[in-house]
Amino acid sequence: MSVRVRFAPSNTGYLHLGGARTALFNYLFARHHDGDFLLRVEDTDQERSQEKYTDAILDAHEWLGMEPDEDVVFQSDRMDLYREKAEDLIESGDAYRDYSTEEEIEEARKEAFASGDKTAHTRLWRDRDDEPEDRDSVVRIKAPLEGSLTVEDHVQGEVTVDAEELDDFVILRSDGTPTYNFCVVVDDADMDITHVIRGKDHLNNTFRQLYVYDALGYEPPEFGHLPLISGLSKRKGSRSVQEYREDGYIREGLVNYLARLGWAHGDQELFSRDELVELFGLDGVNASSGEFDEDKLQWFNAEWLKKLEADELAERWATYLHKRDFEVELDERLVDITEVMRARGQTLGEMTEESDYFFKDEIERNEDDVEEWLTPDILEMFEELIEVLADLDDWDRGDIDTTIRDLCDRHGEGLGAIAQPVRVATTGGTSSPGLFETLAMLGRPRALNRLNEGLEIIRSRTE
RNA sequence: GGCCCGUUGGUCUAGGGGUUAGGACACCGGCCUCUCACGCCGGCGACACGGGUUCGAAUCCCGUACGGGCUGCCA
Repeated sequence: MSVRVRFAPSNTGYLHLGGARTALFNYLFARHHDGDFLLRVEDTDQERSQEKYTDAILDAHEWLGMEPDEDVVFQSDRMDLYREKAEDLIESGDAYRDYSTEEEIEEARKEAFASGDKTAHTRLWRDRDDEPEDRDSVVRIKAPLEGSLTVEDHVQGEVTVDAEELDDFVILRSDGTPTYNFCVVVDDADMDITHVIRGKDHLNNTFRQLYVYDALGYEPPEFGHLPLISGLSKRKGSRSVQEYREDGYIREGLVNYLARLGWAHGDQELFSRDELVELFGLDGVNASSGEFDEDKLQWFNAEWLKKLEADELAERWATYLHKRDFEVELDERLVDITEVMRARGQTLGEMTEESDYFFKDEIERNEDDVEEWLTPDILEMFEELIEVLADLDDWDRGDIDTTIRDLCDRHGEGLGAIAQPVRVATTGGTSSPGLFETLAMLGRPRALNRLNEGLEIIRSRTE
């Protein structure tokens, strides 16, 4: 039987990094085994489910390149199926109606905890067959009373729980809607899921689900419970995939980071999508939880900025710049700028912030830098510089290079004498790519214009 | 409270009876240099603790501590 896995988020929030990693591991597992990756939206919580979250989850999958192989399944479309299955269980005696009131259960819970029987309060109606007409009822499943259940987890190893820990949990609420632990089983079985790969927070639920499989007569799938990511719930980590995209992370960086958080293949850090598909396996997944570290995410992203084809990266950066309201053309100049800026920022966002002077008509110059570098003593060199640059036949890097170096030679100075003043004049600050390429990429009109502005500043300080 | 799971530098991790405990991020120092980056070189820094088992334990077993999860008519 070929591998079929699914990622099953609830649409009660955006897709955050933890969910994205679970989805990724499922996706990689499917691709590695040449199987299917499915997406199921768990939208049975009518209070909190929202369509905008569904859209965002789908959008995130598309952006990350993890599109499902079949139509997305919505649990809300399948209510009849769950009810039908629940009826079957009542019929077969594996489930029963419970007419207890909340108060009765609460009281029994206290007694149960006190007496050491931890689940007795869930079995109040297990052996009764009266059917009071004036009370609502839920449907509970009959949990095994003795023995134990064991799951052979592909990540966590063998885990066993005694029957006394197992409760007769609710499978149908009093309003007739099914609960999570029931839907999951019905859906996974109905969708022919072979491997359930999900967060470790569901490890204990697995035992409950095991007896649902049994009652329904289904063969349980294989399980792999991924360690949780800590440090995510704070301000930073609960951010959505989209927010990282807006910061300028690229999918290769995010995917690589996520893959390495909880999974390893020896000492290797950088993995392409194809390598991940080829090498990924549950045996490489760590059992212990990890912590989100934005510094490392940035490093991965920076590595991938440097690895992508310049044309490809320029195209993505152009899209990003447009979203940030920069008017840029996707032309050779942008490719050139991309080529030099890709090593100067760890995200598209940083690349943008470090290079905005290439895209703006007007720049603001840092006052301290002006004070320090646009000084009267370089007036003469500066004037001459503008003259010789203006006389250039071709505005290209090589010619700008020789022209400026000649000028420095003639004045018996090193490049250092003029580099920073020119930078401040043309970019507004003291850090930029190489001087000559910066001038070249700025374009003659902008460069000369800003140099003249710089000259004015110097002149105003000579008086 | 009960049950389940986890614990290698600040962080991600390799290693699973005998290793100078390896790599990566971050950090620090140096080199490169027209600035800032990139790159390169070097450095700091870890087997949670206590008992066993063994000639020998980071590695196997037990306990403790700490962290996390579950214990809902949330998912």
